[in-house]
Amino acid sequence: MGVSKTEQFSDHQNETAVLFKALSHPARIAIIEYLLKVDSCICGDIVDQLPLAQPTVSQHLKELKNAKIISGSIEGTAICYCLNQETLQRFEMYFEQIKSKLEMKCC
Amino acid sequence: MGVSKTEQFSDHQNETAVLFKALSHPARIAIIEYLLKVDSCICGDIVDQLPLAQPTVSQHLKELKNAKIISGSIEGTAICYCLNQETLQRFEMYFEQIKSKLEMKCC
DNA sequence: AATATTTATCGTAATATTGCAATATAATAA
DNA sequence: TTATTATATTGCAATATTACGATAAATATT
Repeated sequence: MGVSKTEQFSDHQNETAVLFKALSHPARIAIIEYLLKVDSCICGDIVDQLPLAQPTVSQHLKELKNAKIISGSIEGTAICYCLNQETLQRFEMYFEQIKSKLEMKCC
Repeated sequence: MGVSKTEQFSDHQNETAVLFKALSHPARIAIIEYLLKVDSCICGDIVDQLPLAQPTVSQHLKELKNAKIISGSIEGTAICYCLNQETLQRFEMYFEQIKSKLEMKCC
């Protein structure tokens, strides 16, 4: 974040920004959409689905895990990744709240 | 975005990531929440509301404008900023869609 | 135990973001 | 015209992100 001034903002504002940052890369959007597309959680083949090297994908998965957008559980040799419904619902609620506030405005 | 590989992802994935990136900084969240808090659009006093210098705020406003999250119209010496309802609705729809897809899943 | 398979971590180069001082631009007021 | 006021742009230093080769760690298979 450069010479960041996060301490000048509220916890809520920082947490919100961190959540959105987790979604601010096309590879992470692609991971989410792949998890949505397949019928269940995915064990193993995420790396094959992305045009990036394995360490890079691992890094993106870590960021999504840190943001609690996905969760991974060990499944034998592989790791099984799932979308975290609760976190995704928080996003939806955030925009619902914005919408209801916006409806009372001039423009 | 580092040595980015955006061209490897779909237009949709890149556009989605760009939209979220616009929300990935606490200052920009603060700007949005300030515009929500006040009853109407805001002419002028955004800089005073943030713990950042005027050029920095101007830069953040520019990013929000580029993402079409806010729009600014000239109002005498000042510029009047408004939230863009349409773009915010796109965010909400994105998560609604995710939610409906998630409801059919195992975890 | 040795090997294979899968995912994570480290180190580092390339690039992007952040923040601000200095300055420019634009509109109004005197 | 000359201030004055408000916002934008430029240039640059500090820091963050991205990507990946090399390597480690963990587990399963032989």
